[in-house]
Amino acid sequence: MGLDGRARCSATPTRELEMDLRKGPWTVEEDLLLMNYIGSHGEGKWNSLARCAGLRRTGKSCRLRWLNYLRPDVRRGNITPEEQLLILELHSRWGNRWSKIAQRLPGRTDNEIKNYWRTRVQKHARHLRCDVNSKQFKDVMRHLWMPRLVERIRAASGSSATCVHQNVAAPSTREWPAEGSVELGQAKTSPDDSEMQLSSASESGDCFANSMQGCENGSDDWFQEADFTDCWPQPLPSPGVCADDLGSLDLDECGWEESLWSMEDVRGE
DNA sequence: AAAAGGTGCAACCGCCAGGAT
DNA sequence: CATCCTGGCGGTTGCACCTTT
Repeated sequence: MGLDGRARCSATPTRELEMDLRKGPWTVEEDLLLMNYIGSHGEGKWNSLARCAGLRRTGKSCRLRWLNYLRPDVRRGNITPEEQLLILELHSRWGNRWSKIAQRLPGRTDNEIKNYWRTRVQKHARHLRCDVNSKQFKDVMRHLWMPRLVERIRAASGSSATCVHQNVAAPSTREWPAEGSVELGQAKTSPDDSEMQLSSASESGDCFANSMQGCENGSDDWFQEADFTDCWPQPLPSPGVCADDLGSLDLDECGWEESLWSMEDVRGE
């Protein structure tokens, strides 16, 4: 494939290299070249990096390959229930701000989260025959999917999920989960972020966000330290029992729960 | 066993913002 | 001030793999 290492490390791309840029899947040799070069020279200046490393790739392509795949701290494999919950929550607040969401999930890339959303979440929406941005689907997420995720996480962590139910005699005015700002792992606060956290947690009385904000240790144990026991507006609905706002969705017919879990974190774990 | 269809993910594309010249 | 370059982002596509028929 022509990676002969003779590519010159010049300030500007040669015509020869410009006309011979590779596309498509990366080879092992290319990966090694990129990793070795970044290992000794660091990342950044992607266009010149590509040339200096002897890669017949665009700087963009190198950057993407590094960030999404080769970076040592990139976390691969199934999205955990904790991460799913966080993605759902953050997306409800920020929409398709994938990179921003990814900042809250250490090791996960924006590309991965975006793919997760498109392949899993949108698929559930299709099964429910509604738009992923519709109120109906958002209600399903809040009243069914996310509580179930919490329940599963609780169960998996060894603490009884029933403790959640024991605290559900909450005022009916309480919404779950409101638009909280949550973080997983290292917090990367920007001015707008911190403002968002404070306002969302304190003004809206969002117990979810409050619970999350108590966890600042940057570890993946955030969930076990968070206290969600006061977060539930009502007993978790059973499949087929619609929460108030779920409208006309026929959840039984859709097999929503089967749909939710059939493709989730059970794969390959 | 083979074909068809579905799914998930890596990679590319176009656009935009910010800095350098 | 205008232009160019680079990096970053979200949307989209292509394809390998898996499942179903």
